[in-house]
Amino acid sequence: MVRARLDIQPIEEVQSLKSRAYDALKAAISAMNIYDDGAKLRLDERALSLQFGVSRTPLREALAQLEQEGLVRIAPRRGIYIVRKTKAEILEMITVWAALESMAARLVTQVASDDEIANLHRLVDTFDSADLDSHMGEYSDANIRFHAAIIALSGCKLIAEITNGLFAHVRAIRERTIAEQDRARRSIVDHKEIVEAMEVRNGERAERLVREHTLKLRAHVEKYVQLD
Amino acid sequence: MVRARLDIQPIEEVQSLKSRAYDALKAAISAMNIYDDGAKLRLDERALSLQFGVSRTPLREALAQLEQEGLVRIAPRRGIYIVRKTKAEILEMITVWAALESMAARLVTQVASDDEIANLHRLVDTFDSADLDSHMGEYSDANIRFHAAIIALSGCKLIAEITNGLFAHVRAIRERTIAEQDRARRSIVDHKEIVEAMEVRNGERAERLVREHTLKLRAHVEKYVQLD
DNA sequence: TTTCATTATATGGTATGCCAGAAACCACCG
DNA sequence: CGGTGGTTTCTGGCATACCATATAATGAAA
Repeated sequence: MVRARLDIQPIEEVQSLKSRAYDALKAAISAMNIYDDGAKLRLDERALSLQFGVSRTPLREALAQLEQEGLVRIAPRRGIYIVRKTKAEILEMITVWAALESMAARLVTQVASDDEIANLHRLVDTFDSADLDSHMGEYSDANIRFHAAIIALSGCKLIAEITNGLFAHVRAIRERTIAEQDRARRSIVDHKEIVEAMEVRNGERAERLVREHTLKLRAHVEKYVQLD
Repeated sequence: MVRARLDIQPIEEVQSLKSRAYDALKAAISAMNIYDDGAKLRLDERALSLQFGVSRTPLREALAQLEQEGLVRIAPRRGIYIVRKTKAEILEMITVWAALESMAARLVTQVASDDEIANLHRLVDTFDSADLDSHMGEYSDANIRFHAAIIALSGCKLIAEITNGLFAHVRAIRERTIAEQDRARRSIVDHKEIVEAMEVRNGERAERLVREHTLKLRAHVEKYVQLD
């Protein structure tokens, strides 16, 4: 028998050109290596407008949002430039990250279920005894996932939102620094301790460990990464 | 003798209409009590355009930025509305505030001079033995200045920027809660301890005290403030 | 050849008009 | 009297044209 019911589909919600342009631009900027010497940092409204096939108006609104987010700088009648963060600014971002993720860790011990923390444990164990040498790329991903998971489990959407905004900037740096094996190995030890503190619901300790872990990254970047 | 030196004035930097509209709107929204029942939450592009005497274009760009900042919500073809934060969102903001200001407190113990910390001490002493009953308004201001000073002394501009963004939302709540005398009195005790920890450069303790101080506010709001 | 004033061009800022969708309104029909 | 379909109005989205200024190009004078 044929079903006479209408199979209602949600109407395809077409986003505004503004938000689509915003997403596209942000993705494009995040994808390129901003700190490469040959990077083209200049954007042109009219050229972009042609490439996207939209007028300048929605494009400008997208660019204005990116400017507020700190990804581009708009110089009146001079041009629009992708922002290269200074080393000092990167360090500040890592500091803020440390503050927020450590708070997230504390929240995890208060609101996450045992199962969720167990999942976190699995993320760490994946690379416990694996040979890092040949899987560095994967570890870099797993590392990012681990930190993202803590923030997600905290349940605090605002922390997620802010760190997500910082991520676009810090990403390039993280990739540079994680590749050093010794840091990766010590990083795994830290992660293990963090999860263990969470498992026994020791909020103070989890918070402190996450903070110290990220401040280590900060110190490392301060010492060894050259940007300006 | 007449000084022959040119008295160079900074060129009158006329901001773009967009940024002026942004400032004006933000100030207007912050000034009004969003959570009052009779509050008019609807904005109209064309009406605002007439009031400001500018066209809709720069106004729309300003509104788009305010939307990203979370102060307004733009519903396509339905209207622009000032956002009323839910209680859960306010609590998240206070949580983030606790994370950031506590980190700022730690930084203060590392980078601030003795003189600067002494100034902080003066901010607290102003209301040490004063009768709070008759100066509650002043105390509320001093309270805000104290927290702002910690963030400023940390030297971390990013923390200042983010907390400043949150301030517009939290302001209304703070004013509601600080007026209760018992909280104010205990608040002063907390502030005293915080400054003392800074004076002996005990970063861990200063950080913890600031965090606990702000989390007290969070717990208070969670228990006693009704929004939705 | 160099320098400096002038002009042309490029580029973001702004104003304006039209479009499409949503809500409000209204007339018509049962 | 109530509901239904059409029409009007309101409102934000978008495209386009023009403006003002910064920069580049040009050329004339030294």
